[in-house]
Amino acid sequence: MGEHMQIGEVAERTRLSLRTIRHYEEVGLVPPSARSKGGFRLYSESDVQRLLLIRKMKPLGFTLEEMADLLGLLDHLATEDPDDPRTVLLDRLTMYREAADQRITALREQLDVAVAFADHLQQQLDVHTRRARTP
Amino acid sequence: MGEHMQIGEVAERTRLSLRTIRHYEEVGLVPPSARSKGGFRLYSESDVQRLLLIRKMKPLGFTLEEMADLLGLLDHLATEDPDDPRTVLLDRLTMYREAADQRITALREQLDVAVAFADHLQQQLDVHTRRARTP
DNA sequence: CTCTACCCTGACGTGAGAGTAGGGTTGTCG
DNA sequence: CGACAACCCTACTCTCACGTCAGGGTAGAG
Repeated sequence: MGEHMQIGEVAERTRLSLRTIRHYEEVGLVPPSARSKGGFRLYSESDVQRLLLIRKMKPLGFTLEEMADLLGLLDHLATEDPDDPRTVLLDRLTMYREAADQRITALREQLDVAVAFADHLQQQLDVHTRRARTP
Repeated sequence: MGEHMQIGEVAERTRLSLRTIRHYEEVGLVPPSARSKGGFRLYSESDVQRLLLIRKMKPLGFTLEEMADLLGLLDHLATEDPDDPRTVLLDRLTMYREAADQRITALREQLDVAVAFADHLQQQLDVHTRRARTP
């Protein structure tokens, strides 16, 4: 529980850059759960988990603000038991899921286009290297 | 051959924004092949093709500068017949192809991660909607 | 000539960081 | 205790690929 590590170790473990981690604090996405007397950022294990979760979200193309919102949503759902505002939360969560689906479709298209283009490049290479080797 | 269209039509046909097309000129990626007396950009059919090709490259994550370079390379290969500097060109082309492959691998990973995350969201939704409906 | 639809430049804003400068902190060793 | 390396801090400017005004000019039909 007193397992606080400083930014360098967090960077290693999450493979995020120091700058990125600091940036996430700047925008309120992942504030370090403590600071040393001297001002060093100190992160807990769950901070690291949060950062790793964010890394997983990144391909979905959400903004940092949206990720903060979504993380808050998930925390809220996990924590709170009274079922009053739950439907609202679930509606919002549903929106994120739909956005994610759309993004996945877009990613698939991008991948196809990318593969097609790479093939095109390879064809150019084939054509021109053959010409050079078998005149 | 006198088939010059202005920026709006180009935007429609390529589905790029006016701003983007202008930006591509700003950085020297696709300068319009002519201007009207009054200063309107006039694009030819092959300009449009170039823009469409650029759109295909976009998922590969090259910078505009790299795309300009690559396009130049392809033009050069298609046009020039003397085979002196060709090996150099082909080497560079090979580098781009390798970069493309790497990027494709990255895209596939991103896609997997994205799908996994979307599933995670869906699970959250399932869990919490079930609780709400079947107490 | 006027009207509308379209276009222009120029300048500033944005998101998500990268990079740099200049300086402070921690913890270990002698 | 002092010295030292390794690590960290803030604050700032820079990047890329555009978006977003603001203010004004152009093309061509009627």
